[in-house]
Amino acid sequence: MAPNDQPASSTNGSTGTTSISVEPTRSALRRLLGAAVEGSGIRPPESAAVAAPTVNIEVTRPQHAEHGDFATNLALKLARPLKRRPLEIADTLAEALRALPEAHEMLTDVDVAPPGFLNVRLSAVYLAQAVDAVRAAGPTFGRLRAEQPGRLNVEFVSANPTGPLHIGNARGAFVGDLVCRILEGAGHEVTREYYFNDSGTQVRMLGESVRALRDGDPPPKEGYRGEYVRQLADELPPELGERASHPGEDPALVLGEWASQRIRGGIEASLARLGVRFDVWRTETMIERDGWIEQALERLRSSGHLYEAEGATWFRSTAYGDDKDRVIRRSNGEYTYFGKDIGYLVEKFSRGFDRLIYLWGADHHGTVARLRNAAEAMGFDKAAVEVPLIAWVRFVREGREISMSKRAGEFITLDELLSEVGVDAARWFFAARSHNTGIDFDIELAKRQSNENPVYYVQYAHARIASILRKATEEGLQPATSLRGALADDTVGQGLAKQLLRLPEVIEDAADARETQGVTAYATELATTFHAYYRDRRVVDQADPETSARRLALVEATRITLANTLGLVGISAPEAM
RNA sequence: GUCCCCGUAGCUCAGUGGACAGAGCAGCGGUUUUCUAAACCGCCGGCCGCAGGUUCGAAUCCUGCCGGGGACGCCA
Repeated sequence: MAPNDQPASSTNGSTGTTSISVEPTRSALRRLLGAAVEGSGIRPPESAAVAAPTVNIEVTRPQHAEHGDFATNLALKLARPLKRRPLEIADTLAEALRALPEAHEMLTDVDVAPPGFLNVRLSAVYLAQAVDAVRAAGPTFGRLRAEQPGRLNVEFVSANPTGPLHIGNARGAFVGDLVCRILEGAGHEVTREYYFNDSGTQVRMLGESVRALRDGDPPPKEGYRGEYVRQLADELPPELGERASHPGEDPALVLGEWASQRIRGGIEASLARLGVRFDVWRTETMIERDGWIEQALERLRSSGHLYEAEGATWFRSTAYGDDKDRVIRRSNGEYTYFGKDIGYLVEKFSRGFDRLIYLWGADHHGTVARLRNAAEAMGFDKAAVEVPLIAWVRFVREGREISMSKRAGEFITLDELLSEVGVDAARWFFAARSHNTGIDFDIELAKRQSNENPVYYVQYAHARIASILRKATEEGLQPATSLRGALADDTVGQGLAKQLLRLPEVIEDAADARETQGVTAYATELATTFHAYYRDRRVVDQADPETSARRLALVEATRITLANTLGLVGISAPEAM
């Protein structure tokens, strides 16, 4: 699964794991439409507005079956620049499209519909070939070769090591993992990164809290409480306690560093339990120790965005529309959080990423513009710094909001949530919702509804297919090696085949939007389509082994597609339920 | 006060420039001697917060208002 470090060779020699044998249908149509525009001669030679029609061609799946399998609004878009009636353009395009041999094979219908849509329908021959290709691709079906593959750095969770992960961190962890999976599926090379804020007042406060508990002192006013602090105090090795009380040592810091190391181990274990993996762990201390903040300061200084005042070092953020300038190094010599952020940003870019994605909580939105502006001031491409914000989750139990405070020790840990709700259901819950809208998570409701949860609906479809395939083997039936023309008279089978072919499109759209809910919506629709197929077509049928073999092939392709879709959101695809 | 996000079916949420607005759950009614009924079929349910505007076309873009949440430190 490791991303391929080799640059793609110019020939078709893909190296092993990632290969696609078929061009995604929508991409093929875009290409054909581009050719049709060329072939029709409707494009005015001097018009810059439509100079690159291949870029602007939108191909969509219409909502209504009578509008075909795919539609394009190309004629409507061209009407204005060409100063011609949309229907006229659509007619010309349709004719040019029909004239292309490849389109002739792929499409049965090319229709024009008012006010100027072009609707096309896929041929049974094309669909049968495509299903064969799905089976040939197996686990790699759906994976794309990105148009512009990037080396992407995705930083997420990054919760402070001052307490275990709690349910407030759940959304960021899942969404981050999901976005990474989808970006990988779209052909990008993704580095998953966690940033530990392991220095400063919070860690010291943690150490002080542990020390107080150990010594039976009252905990500091702003200190951390909770069971885990008690546990840390109990587990404190005596020799460490001695070292902490040595003259010249800062006991709060010594104990705090030890405690945060312990907590960090727990965080990593929790994440592993979620199925969330990280490639790189960075800490604030590393960024500061290795001089990255100085490099950031130097970059700002040389571009004239830095100045000293009142004993502090400032970033002239007002040059970018901020309402006031921001401190990078405080008058006491310590760096601000912002200072560390920009040092870290320089460090990340130094590793050769061409895009940095930060998944931050919505409460950080005030600092987004500042970070991106600083990137620009330091000579980086501001557009390469993306910060999708993860909105709040209100956790509710039987209608009452659960209030949480790490310091007060009142929270539900992530591990507790998972033992109540289950990792697949929790993943689905977050995957199915837009990350930038606030949501309610009613734990009781989630438990109670778990049997009706759509995730089980989709998993059930997969298990059902697995059962069918087992049954077929028992009865000595094998999937056909190729579907060939087998779908010609089978509209139900065609419908299922069309559904399978959506996966690459779904991945492409999800990756572009850095969103995941399209994937779960697709998974549900695919499962629904399969269940309908199951109702209408008998698959295992010894009376007609030939038909049975073809249907088994289609169903096997469906199983592959379902499994790949679930894998994209990190959810298991069970063989039996 | 300034800025950001959100407002879609009873509930939880998709859809963010296309052709009659969707799903799950909840509610009502039906389907099994046949490959998994964790399934399938039907019904009920919406001035897409409100008002203007842009567009051939707006839930989607712009402006204003109303309602909810959040952010505005030499905190992290």
